[in-house]
Amino acid sequence: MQSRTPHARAGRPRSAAADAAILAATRAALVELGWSKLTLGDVAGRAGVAKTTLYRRWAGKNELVVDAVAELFDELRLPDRGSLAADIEGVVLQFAAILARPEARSGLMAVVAESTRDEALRERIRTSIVDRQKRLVLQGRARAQARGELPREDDAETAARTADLIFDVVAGAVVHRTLVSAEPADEEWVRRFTQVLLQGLGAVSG
Amino acid sequence: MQSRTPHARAGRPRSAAADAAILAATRAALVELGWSKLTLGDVAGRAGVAKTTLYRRWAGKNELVVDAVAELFDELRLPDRGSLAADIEGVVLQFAAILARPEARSGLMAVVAESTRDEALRERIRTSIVDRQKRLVLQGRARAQARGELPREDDAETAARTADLIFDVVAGAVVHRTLVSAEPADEEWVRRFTQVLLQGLGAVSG
Amino acid sequence: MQSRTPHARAGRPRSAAADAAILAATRAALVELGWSKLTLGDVAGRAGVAKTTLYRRWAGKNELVVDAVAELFDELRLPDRGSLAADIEGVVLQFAAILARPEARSGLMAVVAESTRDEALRERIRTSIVDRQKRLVLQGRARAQARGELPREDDAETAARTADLIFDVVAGAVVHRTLVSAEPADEEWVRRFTQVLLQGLGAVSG
Amino acid sequence: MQSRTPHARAGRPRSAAADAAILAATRAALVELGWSKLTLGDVAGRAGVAKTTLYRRWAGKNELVVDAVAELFDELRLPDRGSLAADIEGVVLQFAAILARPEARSGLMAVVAESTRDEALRERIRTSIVDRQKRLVLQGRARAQARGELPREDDAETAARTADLIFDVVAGAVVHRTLVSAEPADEEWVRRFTQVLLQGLGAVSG
DNA sequence: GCCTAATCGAGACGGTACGTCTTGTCTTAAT
DNA sequence: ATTAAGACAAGACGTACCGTCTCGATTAGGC
Repeated sequence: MQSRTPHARAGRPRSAAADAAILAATRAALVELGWSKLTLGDVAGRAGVAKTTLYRRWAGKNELVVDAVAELFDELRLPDRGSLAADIEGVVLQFAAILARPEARSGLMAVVAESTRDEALRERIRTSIVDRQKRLVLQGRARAQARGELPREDDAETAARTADLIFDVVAGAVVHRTLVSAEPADEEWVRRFTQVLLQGLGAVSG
Repeated sequence: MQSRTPHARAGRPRSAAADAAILAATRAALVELGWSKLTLGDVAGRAGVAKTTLYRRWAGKNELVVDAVAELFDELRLPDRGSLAADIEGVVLQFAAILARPEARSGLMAVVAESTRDEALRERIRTSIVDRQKRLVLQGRARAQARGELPREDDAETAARTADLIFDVVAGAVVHRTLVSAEPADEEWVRRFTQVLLQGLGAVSG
Repeated sequence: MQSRTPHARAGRPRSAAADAAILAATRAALVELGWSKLTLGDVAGRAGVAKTTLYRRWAGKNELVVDAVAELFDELRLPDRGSLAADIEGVVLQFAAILARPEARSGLMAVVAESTRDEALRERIRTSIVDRQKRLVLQGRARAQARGELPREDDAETAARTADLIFDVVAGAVVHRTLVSAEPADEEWVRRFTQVLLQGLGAVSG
Repeated sequence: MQSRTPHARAGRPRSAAADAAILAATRAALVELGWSKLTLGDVAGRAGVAKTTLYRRWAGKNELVVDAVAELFDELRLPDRGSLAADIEGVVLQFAAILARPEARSGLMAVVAESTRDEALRERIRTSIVDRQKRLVLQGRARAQARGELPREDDAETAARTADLIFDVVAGAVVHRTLVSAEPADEEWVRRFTQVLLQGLGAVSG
């Protein structure tokens, strides 16, 4: 029996360290320069890497920034604070904290803007960021159901659509507050947002 | 007595037609090329205008696109459909329809991304787009209060903060659904979103 | 009666100073770096000019160097030293002196090498360098005929072919001596070469 | 018994076939691409050899091309046509035929151009090409002397200098005619050139 | 009916980044 | 030790756009 791996690709293997250095350099450049003044030549320089090495791995600025930003969101965790409201407030505050960081602020919206004309980029954002963080909604719901705060669904498809809706409402509200309205999503705001989310509009207007 | 123009500057006056032509050309270029491939030279060419003329009126690409996109949202109207839920559904569908147009999709998020590092641009977006459309929330609440669907507020400041919150939730959810999740905000989705907004999360999960 | 020139091309006119600065910078770069390490970016930098300005006027490195080198040969003059042999020696020594300069040495042969695969470049070399210096052969012959050292031709076409032949022999020998054999074309060599040219091979072998 | 390799170096021996394949590939690339667009990566690919192998044997493009071109001139032979004039015409026509081949045209002048700034390369050209072909001049003179067409020299040093001069005149004239003037060195031209060389300028002008 | 002055179109200008290409070195596994 | 394969750092390529500038040619109002 021959070697298991087809034939272990010939030639010098790609440096694993380079990938990490490039993504870190990308975030550093986003902090210092912002999206529009970030250049791939500059990123390569910061990472101590040639431009070719960078282009061998990523198709362009968009793809690179998606990957660099996606890592930021992986640190989100759903805390167990004893109630659905408290859990939501906890995770929303974490999300707001990430969106307060300059490397996330300009990078995230810029790639979303580009993705409106680039199907592959849209898919990459969905895979690397959106779908990956939907786990928080699912975990939160499951925990609330275990506590008896929310009923269990009968229909799996409806359940999935509802999770998507909740994700759009939560993520959209925080992003809009932070980047468009350009106001901080502080504890007070998060408390009021969570109240609307759980009890509806009437609850805060009264 | 109002201000009179200081002394009606001498020399050839600026062409009024040029402004409209430039904004229209900008939207056309956004449709064809998207934000990142749109160049001011190209816009000038489409508008039949010299680059100098364009730079005399706008500081750069960002400012130009903000003005070009802002006009799109001025056509939003709050319909009177007899109930708060129906009114919300109506205006959200209009908003979703605008966000389905390519000149709005890439232009809007791009200038928001740029605004994270440019205070003046952020202010321009707030003035030209955000604050201008908050009227819809205020109108909707007033009408709902007149109908007795919502209570009247005692505290003006709390009322203002609530209006901001509602605006962030509504606009944020639609933008996220449309541009990030990249799914259509169709009637079914709008109906379910409105239900959550008015009655809270429990209403759709049951 | 309207203006004579069709309409005096619109727009900012090209800077005349830039042309001279670029050609001078090209020669300076040839001296310092030689042909193969000369870069257009470097030339632009030396000339205090943007790369675009350079590319607007010349198609590439080849064309630029042809023009820069061609100017060097325009300083050649046929001296009147009283005899054909002395006149030839005089002009050949001038030619050798130019070929001793580093900006001519590497530039000239390099563009000739490139011209073997580029018809337009070949034509440019012929026009700017070769044909322009053939005047020296014609002047020299005319003067020798006036002195009675050479007979007058009957046939104009034969006369032209002979001038071409002489030019190839003289220029070729000096270039080969200087660049290929890489020995100096000093007074001694020039004297012996002129002897062969005028009297034939037997004259020096004896 | 000839020299034996000192101690038959350990490890895998160098492939002898590779050298020939590389030189042939170099000439093929010169024909197709010319000097300036010839790359070592391309040559390696054509020869079915890794770039490493190529760099282990030659220092760079210049050295490789010198060797590839040098082989072309080794096929030159001095024909015995019965008279000095006929012998010269014969060998000059052979030389012209080689210079008509594209691999020689661009390769030869390019390495000469490079050699103006590279002493080692100049020496390599002298050794591999120039000195090697001077044998033709020496043979031709010896044969002419045997025939009584040329006198025998008394001074060996003068004889050597004259041989160099003749070589520069012959090679220089043919190269200049072929590459700079870009006209064919055909039989008619060679006949007239030989006449000048043997009898001097007066012979053709009359 | 001039005069004056800001506007207009055109396009050249100095810069800067692009994404690709080549160079010469290096790191693998295989021979 | 040499090989094929291919990744690597470095840096030039020729193009595109930016925002500014310099032109000559309009085009109004004020005189």
